[in-house]
Amino acid sequence: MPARTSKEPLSRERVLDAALAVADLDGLGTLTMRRVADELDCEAMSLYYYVKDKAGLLSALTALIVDQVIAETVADGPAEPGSPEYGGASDAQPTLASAADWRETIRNRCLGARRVMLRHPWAPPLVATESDIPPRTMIIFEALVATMIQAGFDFEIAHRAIHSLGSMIMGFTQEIFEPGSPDEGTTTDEMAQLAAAFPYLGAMAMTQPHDQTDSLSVCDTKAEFEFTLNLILDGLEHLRPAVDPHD
Amino acid sequence: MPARTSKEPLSRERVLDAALAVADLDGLGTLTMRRVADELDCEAMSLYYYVKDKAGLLSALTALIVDQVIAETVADGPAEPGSPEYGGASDAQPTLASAADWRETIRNRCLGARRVMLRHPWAPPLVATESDIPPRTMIIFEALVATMIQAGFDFEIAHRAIHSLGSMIMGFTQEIFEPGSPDEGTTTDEMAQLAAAFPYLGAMAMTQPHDQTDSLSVCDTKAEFEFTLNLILDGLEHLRPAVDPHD
DNA sequence: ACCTGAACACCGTTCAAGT
DNA sequence: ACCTGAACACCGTTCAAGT
Repeated sequence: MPARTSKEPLSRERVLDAALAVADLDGLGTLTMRRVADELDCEAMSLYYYVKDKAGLLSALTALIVDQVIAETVADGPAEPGSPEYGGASDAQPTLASAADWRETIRNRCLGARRVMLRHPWAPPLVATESDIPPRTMIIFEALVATMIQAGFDFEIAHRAIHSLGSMIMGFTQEIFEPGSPDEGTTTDEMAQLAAAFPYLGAMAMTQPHDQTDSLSVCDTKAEFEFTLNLILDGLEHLRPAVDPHD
Repeated sequence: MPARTSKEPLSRERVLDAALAVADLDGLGTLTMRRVADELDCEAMSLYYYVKDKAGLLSALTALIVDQVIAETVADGPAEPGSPEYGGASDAQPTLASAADWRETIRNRCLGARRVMLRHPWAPPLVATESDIPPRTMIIFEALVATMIQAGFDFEIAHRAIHSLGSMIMGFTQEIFEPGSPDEGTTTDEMAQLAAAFPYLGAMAMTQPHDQTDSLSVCDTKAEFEFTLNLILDGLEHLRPAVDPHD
């Protein structure tokens, strides 16, 4: 007879879902074993039946993020021959993006990865410090390299593209450039001092349209992400050897 | 009469130096108030005389990192008119990099910032999650915007360049792409399975020269950083309007 | 002014014990 | 098999008290 009658039984999945919910709600800082247990209406020690320890929990969370990235990027990508959506309506060759399509394909995958990071802002710092990267991560890299090789790139550039795009996606987490929002009474005198000390930043703030008038947050994060992404993709395209058109 | 006779007296600077030493030695994970106190041969509560709380300590560490970046990037840059090194030996116009120099100037600054991050690998995740960015950070951005405007860029592109370069520097922390180093007995059979599942990654691993034969760490991090940096700088240069040569 | 002892709430984790 | 109580070492932090 199982313990915990009249309560929904625990499971590894329920534990991980609860941990993810806590992180999404209040960040990694409040993610404690006891807090997760509270969420599940059980004791903290019960979690150790489903995860090795807290590091194991965080590893599992990392794996969840990787799975979400896969779902947002390569899951809806080229279908396997034999699968239902193979030879679907929209495209003639779903398994092989034409060389010209590589840019759009990879661009969409990067935007997909970014969507995941925006849903889980705690993820980039976690994944970055996580030592135990799940093997499934390879699926993402494989798709990226495949697309690039098929588009005519060599392996060296494909390898470097992984690092370029990966570090950009991971780096676009926190908004830099928001040093101490001057909400608590910034006098116009202080503003003038700042403008004198940083004339170029001051001029930039004047030039850019800002949503909140007093803040320096002139940042449209999505536009800035796409700007950098395009910069990298343009640079890669420039390094791409010409490919036989009959390919 | 001061307490702590016969012991070197504490100070905010000593506390911060000790905290930095602990982080450099064993990472942020082991940075506890008690550990820092041990390093200083005092009690944990003594630290609260010099820092508000642990968050305050971490804020101060962030400020130290920012100062190091400033020292490695803009401190040795254009001298102020009137300062001793103004009109020094090497360059005719130290305060105004010529338009053609913008690339090398910014490139060197990015490499300087990266040197700081390599010395303190715990810094990027800390700075990224730090909510209390020190005002001196503006000095770095001001220098970047100044250089770009003087080179003929407009403010919008200068603004986006901050985000492009900043996120790249922050993102190039952790080496992605090292999923579970197969040190503990990877059979050739498993290797073959991996190669079958990830043919492109397998082919890439064959192509690239690897230092350790069994690992996938074909990564020359510095080369990859410079590759991405050049990609971004090339892209920016491409967006730069022509500038009067007499400028 | 500068430092500490005692105390509290909280954390991760083990382990024997319950059902 | 699944869950928990008791216990331990550790953490951040306060506060009254020492010099």
